[in-house]
Amino acid sequence: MKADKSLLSGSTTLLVLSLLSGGDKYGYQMIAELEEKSDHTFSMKEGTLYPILHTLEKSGAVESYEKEAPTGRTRKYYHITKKGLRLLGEKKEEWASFSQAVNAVLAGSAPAMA
Amino acid sequence: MKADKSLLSGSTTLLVLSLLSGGDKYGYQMIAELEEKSDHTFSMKEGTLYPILHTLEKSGAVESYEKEAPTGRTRKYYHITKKGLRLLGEKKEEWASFSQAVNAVLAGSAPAMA
DNA sequence: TGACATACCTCGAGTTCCTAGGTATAATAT
DNA sequence: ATATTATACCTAGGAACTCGAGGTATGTCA
Repeated sequence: MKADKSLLSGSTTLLVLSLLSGGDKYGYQMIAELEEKSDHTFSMKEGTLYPILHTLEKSGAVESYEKEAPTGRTRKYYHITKKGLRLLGEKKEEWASFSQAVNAVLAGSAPAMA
Repeated sequence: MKADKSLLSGSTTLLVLSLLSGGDKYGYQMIAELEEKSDHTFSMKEGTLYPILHTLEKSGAVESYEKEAPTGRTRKYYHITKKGLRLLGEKKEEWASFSQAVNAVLAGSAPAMA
């Protein structure tokens, strides 16, 4: 992560679920899309993503299936479930109130720098 | 932390420095102000705050001094240094790009819920 | 045939936060 | 007077999370 990696903490699940709400995707693809959509601010590592996907699957938030790519390779696609969509909704609200709270604290501090 | 505690990661230093940029403060006071300014979204724990203050002091971002309160108790006040202000500036930029990136990913996903 | 990109996975180390405990003093209640 | 609560500081150990580094396997391209 370029922007202090520790900021990422806690938002990874939100980001993954958000990506999957836009359609089924496989792991490697999610990493690339995150990097692209965030304009290279995020670069989630495989060692981070795969365990998250496995946890989400165990909890029923996503489901996986294998599918052969045009190239002939087998990819593991993930699909977000209704439960996952509910979870996404909650995480979005958490993020909204969290970022709002941070901005509120920042607003009360020294004048914003250029 | 009410909003998924793990979201806090990485933003604690930013929040503390931001508070101190508004004037010298002591630990207990910072916890109360954070809770108030964030409208009870944050409730930073002592076990989190004090080690952070010690680390910031070791790195020269803040300085501390003891001062007797009107009540007669001794309080340990922290003052942000020039180095600390620089650090605050960096952290603010990190936060700005991070939150922007998250919102960019969210924007590309399912329609925002109410 | 060898090198590289794709695609998946796991383990262990490092970081960060919190719980739970401790110490001490001032204010308040009994 | 004494007990309880609030203030105010601190630390150690555990839990959670991310990442680096490594492993496996297949497809592409020189």
